[in-house]
Amino acid sequence: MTQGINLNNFFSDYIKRESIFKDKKILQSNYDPETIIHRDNEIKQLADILAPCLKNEKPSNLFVYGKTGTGKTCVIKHIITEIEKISLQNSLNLKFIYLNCKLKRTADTEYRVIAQICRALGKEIPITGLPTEEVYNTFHSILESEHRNVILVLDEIDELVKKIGDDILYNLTRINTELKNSQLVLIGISNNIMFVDTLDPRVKSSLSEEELLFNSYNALQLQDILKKRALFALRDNNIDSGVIEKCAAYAAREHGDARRAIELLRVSAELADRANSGKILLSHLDEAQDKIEKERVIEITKSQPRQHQLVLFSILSLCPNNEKNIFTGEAYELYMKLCSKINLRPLTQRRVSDVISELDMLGVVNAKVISKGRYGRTREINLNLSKELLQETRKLLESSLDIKTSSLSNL
DNA sequence: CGAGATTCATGTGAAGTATACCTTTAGGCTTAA
DNA sequence: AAGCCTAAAGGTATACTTCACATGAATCTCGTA
Repeated sequence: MTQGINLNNFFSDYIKRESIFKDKKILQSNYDPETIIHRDNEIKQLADILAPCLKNEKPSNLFVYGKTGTGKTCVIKHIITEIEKISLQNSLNLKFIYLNCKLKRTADTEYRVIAQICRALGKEIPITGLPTEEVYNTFHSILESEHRNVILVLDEIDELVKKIGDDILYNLTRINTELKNSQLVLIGISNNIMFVDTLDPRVKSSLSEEELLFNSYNALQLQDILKKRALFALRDNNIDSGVIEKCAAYAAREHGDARRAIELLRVSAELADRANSGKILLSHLDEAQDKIEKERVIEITKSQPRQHQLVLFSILSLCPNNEKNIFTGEAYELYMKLCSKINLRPLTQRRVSDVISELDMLGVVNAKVISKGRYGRTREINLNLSKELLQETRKLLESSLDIKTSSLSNL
């Protein structure tokens, strides 16, 4: 037992060591800052629009759009909490419900969205089996019996409508006209600016009684945001010069995504902390870039169902060095072989085609439909992952699917 | 040589099926009066 | 007779399959200069 580290020493050192963080949660993505900068206009407008609910009047439905990380969700959640505080003080029966419609198997169908709403109101709804109509009725009766005013925030609403159509929005707006004792206010959030125009005119007019656009942050604004957060989250003087600036620049390049900028800073800090460097250096920032991307892909990969994992594994195996494009047919062929190897009932090519486009939407692969002229039409699939990450993901899938690499060579 | 027809590989929409889950209902059993 | 349990019947949402048709540019075909 002469080898190995001395855990006792390690832990006592660890405790003695001063962390870079003062209050880490301020840099975490679910943190709701007390004051939001560079969004005064939006906050003011939103407050104006929503304020009537404090007098028991119905605020207008609202449609909010802007790119990811422009503070839409953040501002809305912020205002929500403020209003909730006041409504509590004045014992108004006001309830906010926030749903992200992009969440797979949670809020991505009409049934699931309404079911989630009911659950948020304290009523358990089974995952399947009930008629959707029935769930609407439950929702309706909860509202009527409790005299509640509900403000429903549907985030990434464009994804939902793209998938299942705008009936759900029509139904939701219609519910309001049938309510006697309660009100339902809809707030739709979308990353896609053109989204409203694709809606049925009836839905459009009632959903976007008010509209609010969030512009992207520029690099300077991002810097302000980062500095402010860093001030509360980190100990003094432990950020190397230029780090904040570069961090903001990276994020500004990605259409001014503040969430990304903050995440970048947090992960950099974590890395610096772990390396016991005492200061966040530019090198940590670069490292953090990779780490974030890596974790994103790994996280998505892990959470996929088996079938999706195997499809992804096939794709990864076909271009191990990330140098060539592959086509649906090739991927499917390998997928079929792998299915029989690991004893999994294969899906049809029709389905796999959809699976591939789902993987594309998740951003793990790029799949573009192209025509190869005489040689047909197909999806051109490629990966924009680093070699290293690609290998890592492949290994992960290999063990999770229990595929023996040795058995692959003779395919 | 060039316009229009053909071709290929698979995208894509619609309708059907399997599965897992739900409520309702009817029958059978128990129990208390 | 009332109450309770159970199992069958009848219904739904979702993931997937089956079927059939749509796509669109490279290639082929054939009339024409």
